[in-house]
Amino acid sequence: MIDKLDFILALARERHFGRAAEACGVTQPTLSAGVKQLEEQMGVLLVNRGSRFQGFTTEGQRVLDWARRIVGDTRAMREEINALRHGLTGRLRIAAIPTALAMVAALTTPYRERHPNVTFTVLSRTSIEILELLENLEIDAGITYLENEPVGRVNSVPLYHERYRLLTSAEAPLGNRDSVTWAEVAEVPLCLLTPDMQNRRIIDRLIKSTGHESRPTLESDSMILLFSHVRTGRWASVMPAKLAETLGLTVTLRAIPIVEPEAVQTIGLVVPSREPMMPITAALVDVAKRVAPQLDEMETAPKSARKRG
Amino acid sequence: MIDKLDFILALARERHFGRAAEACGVTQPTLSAGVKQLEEQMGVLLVNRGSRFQGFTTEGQRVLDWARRIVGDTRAMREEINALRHGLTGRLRIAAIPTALAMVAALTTPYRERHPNVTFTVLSRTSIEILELLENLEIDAGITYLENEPVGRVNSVPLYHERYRLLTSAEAPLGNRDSVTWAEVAEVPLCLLTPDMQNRRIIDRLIKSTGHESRPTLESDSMILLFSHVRTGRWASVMPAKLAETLGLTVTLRAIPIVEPEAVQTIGLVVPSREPMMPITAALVDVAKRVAPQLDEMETAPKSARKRG
DNA sequence: TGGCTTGATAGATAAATCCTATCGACTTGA
DNA sequence: TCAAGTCGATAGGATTTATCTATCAAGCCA
Repeated sequence: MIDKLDFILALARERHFGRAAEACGVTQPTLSAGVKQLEEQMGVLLVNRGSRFQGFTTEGQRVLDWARRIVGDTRAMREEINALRHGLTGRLRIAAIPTALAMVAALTTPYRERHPNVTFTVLSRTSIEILELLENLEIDAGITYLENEPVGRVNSVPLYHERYRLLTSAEAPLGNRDSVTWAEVAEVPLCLLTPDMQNRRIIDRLIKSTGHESRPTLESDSMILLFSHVRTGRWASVMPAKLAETLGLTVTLRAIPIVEPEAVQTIGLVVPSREPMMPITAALVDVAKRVAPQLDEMETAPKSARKRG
Repeated sequence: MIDKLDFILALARERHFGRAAEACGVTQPTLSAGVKQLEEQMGVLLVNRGSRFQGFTTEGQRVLDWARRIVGDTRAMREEINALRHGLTGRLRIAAIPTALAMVAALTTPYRERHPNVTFTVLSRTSIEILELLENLEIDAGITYLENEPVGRVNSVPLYHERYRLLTSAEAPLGNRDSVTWAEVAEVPLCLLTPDMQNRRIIDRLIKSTGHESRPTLESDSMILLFSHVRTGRWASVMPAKLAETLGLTVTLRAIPIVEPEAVQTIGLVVPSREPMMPITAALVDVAKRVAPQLDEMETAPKSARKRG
């Protein structure tokens, strides 16, 4: 029964009988039979098919919702019982937006200290994909924007605030400034993330709010690629302060605060809003709550250091 | 898998392999094998047995909690899909405390008007039993006291307020009064419910609060039996106003308000706090919210009638 | 039309479920 | 202390279920 519900979940994310079967570790006829059996038990057609997968019926959608919950709870139960015996084990699956990837280590490191038998999978995904993965139980937690985009049935823990910096060579135009405006940033040739990333959409919105238009010279879905270009001294980019610090600044490479407006986004941990949580997830929420104050302090530290010095 | 979890649920309420098996419609060896298989999957012993059932292990308790949820959700899913196709059908299982039995009709009647294909099972149970039945998914809803006794993981809808009356013959001592005190009631030979009923415990507490002691002449777990005794004119009882009205008063049989203190208990509908509810249960909550104002109005009606007259 | 993709179907085989019958440990009462 | 009864585990066998490989039919695209 629960296996069959798992079939439905796989079918929902693969939208293809063959691939869904593969994902479940069974052959396509087995999955077909499972779905059909579920349909017989329910007395309703769940999947619209006309020689290929054509989505779920109304009833199928409802069954899908229930299946997510039931399958999720079943996994959580197994997890919990296992944790009672052997402490936390297994694999914690996290997805984070690219601009937050650098601070995932701030969570995984203390987590691993407490629970050395847990292994990690960390994926780089867009904020929208993260929510989809959470829905489909393909990840245990996400790290993404807590504002600006609707979040579904998830609980969230704020982690830190993302503030924007112009990352550029000291020799380049604006390179000698203590702060620049978004209007000024708009005039510079930039390397930015692709528009499917929320970070890019936020930057575009900020630039547009000054009456300018965002026309980046180079787009990529990889922060590493953007940074390596900026490193050459010939390119500039806009990235969160925390990320710029992590990647490392040099004498010639500067991260200049961008003002007018001084935009702030809250980044946080999101987990499925299931009660109770899987122990492996609950432990991550614990860690997140513990390190969150330090994360935001790190950001203000340079200022206070300057005051003291 | 879900069948196995159902075995665990049955075992929890029957505390006996054989009876649990019977309740599940399988033989005892089948149930034993199912439990054992679950234990192998979990890698933990769930049930303590030493030639007989000796309760659950710590892990078993946790599995039990999860099983309640998972099995409940599975049923809710079936219910919901079925309701989408054929409207509400099936059997709505309700348990009520004896003093509230008379007003169950105020719920079932409008319910049946809206959903004619739903059939009912109504049980008379103590308030404690009602909560147990709810926990074990053996009933869909309960009608019981909302105060005084801890309620578990349930949602509740207040229905009406229970006020106490001395039910006695007009010729008997106190029979000619417009109101009596609990101290006076304590002196009269009473027919009361047995002490396992919360109604009785509340009455005992009220009597004790006046410094007297509760020593009923006759105890029973049946309101009908109590009432039939009072009907003879030789006995008296204490019962909720609403129940006395339903059972019917005559010229010689009076229901006299009891004061000092004028005790009020809230009676309400309790349903499992699961989100979303089973459609059959959700419909009952709807009805309850709709009729609740009328129920309490019925009670105050005599007063306002007197004022007008 | 011919090749390709996709899901359904057929038939064989492996696996599981579930039953009856029985055993052995414990409890109880004479 | 022993006989009878209770309770859950176990054994063995019949039946059902699950799953695989192979193949088919319908739709799609060129």
